[in-house]
Amino acid sequence: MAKHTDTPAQLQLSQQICHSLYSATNALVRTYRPLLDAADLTYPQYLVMLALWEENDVPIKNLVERTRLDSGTLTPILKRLEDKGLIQRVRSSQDERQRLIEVTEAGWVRRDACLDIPQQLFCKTRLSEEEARELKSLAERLYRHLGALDNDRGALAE
Amino acid sequence: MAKHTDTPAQLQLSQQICHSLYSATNALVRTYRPLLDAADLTYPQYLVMLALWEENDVPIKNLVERTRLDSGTLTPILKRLEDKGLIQRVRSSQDERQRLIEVTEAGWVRRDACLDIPQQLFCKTRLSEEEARELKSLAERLYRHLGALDNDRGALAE
DNA sequence: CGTCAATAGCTTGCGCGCAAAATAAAAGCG
DNA sequence: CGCTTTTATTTTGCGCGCAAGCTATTGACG
Repeated sequence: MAKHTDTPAQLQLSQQICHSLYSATNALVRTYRPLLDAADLTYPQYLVMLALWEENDVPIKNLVERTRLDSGTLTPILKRLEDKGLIQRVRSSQDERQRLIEVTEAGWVRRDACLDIPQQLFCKTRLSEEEARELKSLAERLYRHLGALDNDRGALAE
Repeated sequence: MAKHTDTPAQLQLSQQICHSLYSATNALVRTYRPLLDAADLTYPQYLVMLALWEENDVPIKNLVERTRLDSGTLTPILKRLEDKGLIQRVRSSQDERQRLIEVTEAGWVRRDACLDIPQQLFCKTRLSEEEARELKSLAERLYRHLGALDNDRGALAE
């Protein structure tokens, strides 16, 4: 099957911002892997632990907001973290629907094993502080514009 | 379990570049979904088709390079695309190990259904041309620095 | 040529990411 | 106070993403 016509400019792979972002993010997670192996965490599990080390004893809904992972993704992650003994999921007595997630003693200890990871990763990116700031800022803007998880119709405000 | 000490600065979720990138990329793929539904493609399938619409009749190794997906990921994607009748996987006669991927007639027709997708998506990002260029450029740099798929030890060549 | 190592691709196993449907408890309401 | 509606979480199903291991050729070398 021969090429029918030249590729329209807008369909060129090299023009796709999303392809750059997609492959860079995948590469970033691959780069985290060997660093996180020492702490026996996957990248999403690490994200959840980061959130919990900052604020503990919160319902899952709170973690959905802060980690930006949806609840269907979080539930199995939290189960695995519980299996590893790093957290506990306790039913709230005020609201029986909620499950409060608390970090166990082992979970706090695990934090120490992660202290150097951010710096190590940053070195591997070989970005300047300036570039990193700019990249983070643009990614944040993009995330806000596209809307969070359950955003059925993009907020038209503004 | 109470918080033991304040969160060390480097472990704050809000400081993680990767979290911004990770959630922005996920949001981007979510945003593609309704647009791609019309073409009956997932985002990775779309990436593969973009590559093939540009250059056809290539071995899988070529697609690994251009799509930046690894062969273990590509094999099942290519099977699904073949099931949909968009491509064919033919064994090369020169080298029996290789499989050449060619776009079928239906595959070329499907391209027309995708012509407007890049523009539609770009609108949803609400980024300026300038911001988009900058974001893509930084993501490309990051990807290059982190190294491609089988990069066991980061190329030390400066 | 036979052997051994490199190469192309496939398979397996596991952990997401997420839409959609299910479950269960709380809230609102007539 | 029963009843419908929301809200919090879990389950199900499917498609990646990728490390690791496997298979079948090809290429290299003595």
